[in-house]
Amino acid sequence: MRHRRDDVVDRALAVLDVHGLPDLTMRRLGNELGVQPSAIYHHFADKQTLLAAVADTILARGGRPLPEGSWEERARASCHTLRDACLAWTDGAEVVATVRAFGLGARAPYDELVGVLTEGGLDPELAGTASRTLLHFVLGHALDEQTHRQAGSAGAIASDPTSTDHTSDFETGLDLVLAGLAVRATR
Amino acid sequence: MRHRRDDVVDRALAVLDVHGLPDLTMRRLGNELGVQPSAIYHHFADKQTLLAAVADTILARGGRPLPEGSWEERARASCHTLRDACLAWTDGAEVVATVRAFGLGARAPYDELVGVLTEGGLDPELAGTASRTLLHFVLGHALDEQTHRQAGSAGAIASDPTSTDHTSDFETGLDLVLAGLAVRATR
DNA sequence: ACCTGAACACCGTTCAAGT
DNA sequence: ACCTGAACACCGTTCAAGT
Repeated sequence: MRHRRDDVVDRALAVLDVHGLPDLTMRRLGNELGVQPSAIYHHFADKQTLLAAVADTILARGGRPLPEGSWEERARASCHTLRDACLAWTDGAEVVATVRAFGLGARAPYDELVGVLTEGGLDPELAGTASRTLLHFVLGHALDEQTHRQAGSAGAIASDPTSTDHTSDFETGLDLVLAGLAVRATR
Repeated sequence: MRHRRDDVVDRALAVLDVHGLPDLTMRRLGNELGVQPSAIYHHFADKQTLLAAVADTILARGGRPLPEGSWEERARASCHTLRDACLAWTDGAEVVATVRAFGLGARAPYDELVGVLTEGGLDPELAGTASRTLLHFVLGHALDEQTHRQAGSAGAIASDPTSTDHTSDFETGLDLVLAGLAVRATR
């Protein structure tokens, strides 16, 4: 079987979603493709580069057009889109956060936020700082949520009833940051 | 040579600081201790547990007493202490973030922040959400900063002059979140 | 209590060679 | 252009046995 770069990414996403990031190894992926692990290196320089492509695909597939409205509404929508994209895949937040930590790819959400905020009339430097702050919040929150979920499914406790509602908690935290930004923006 | 649990953590910190997290392997650590890798499993159940102890030590060593003052000043100091503790060690932010993602340990900064905010008269639920939001920001920012640093030292570019001043960027972002929290707190 | 020695079941990556 | 086969240099972890 011969494959293209996109076939490899598609299969990597399938392995990720079904078995999680720890099982997404080059050997396993080769197996699923019916190919030697070394064959993957024809399409990607290394595993980091492959993971960057996986993260970018997660973000692209989960992309939604920005709504009309104020920069606050648009920034809020952008953050929701990012969160939903991460949560739509097993270990999705970890993949995106890891790729960002590598310094490769996963830059689309940042660029979108900076665009929204500068178009909203914010000072470019503040827009950058605010975008990174929002990003840290969204990814950190999604990472926490996915960790908490898998801890629940691995442990004996089935769906902890005392757990916070993650979605409303996300909303509250997002409001916090956006409220602070509104104070700085209108100054 | 016979060792105690603390000896192992101390040596792990030394390996981390000199060679970084990727080189902090059980086999390498055993070597540095003059012991078989399997001997470490007498002191720690697995590598995750060891890393949790490393993270807790990083946080404990970097600990500073909270200043007197308003909850805003105290929360700001708490965040600065956390950031400094992470940045004081090679890959320190990554270790703390990883341990938090495991769901083990590294809980002291969260507990301290919740304490500061509830003592400041904030609603406990809001205090929890706000503490997590601050934590996501601080750790995400420190992670970015360490990534950026090592990318600079690995690449050919020596100390990129166009790079933002990380400390003032941190200050701006922290102000953003705290300003939002002040709005919600006095409501 | 702390450690050895050996094994088990894996990793990512390289590279000459094939079609 | 895409892949094989084999190797290299590693991992974390277990476990019977030693002192």
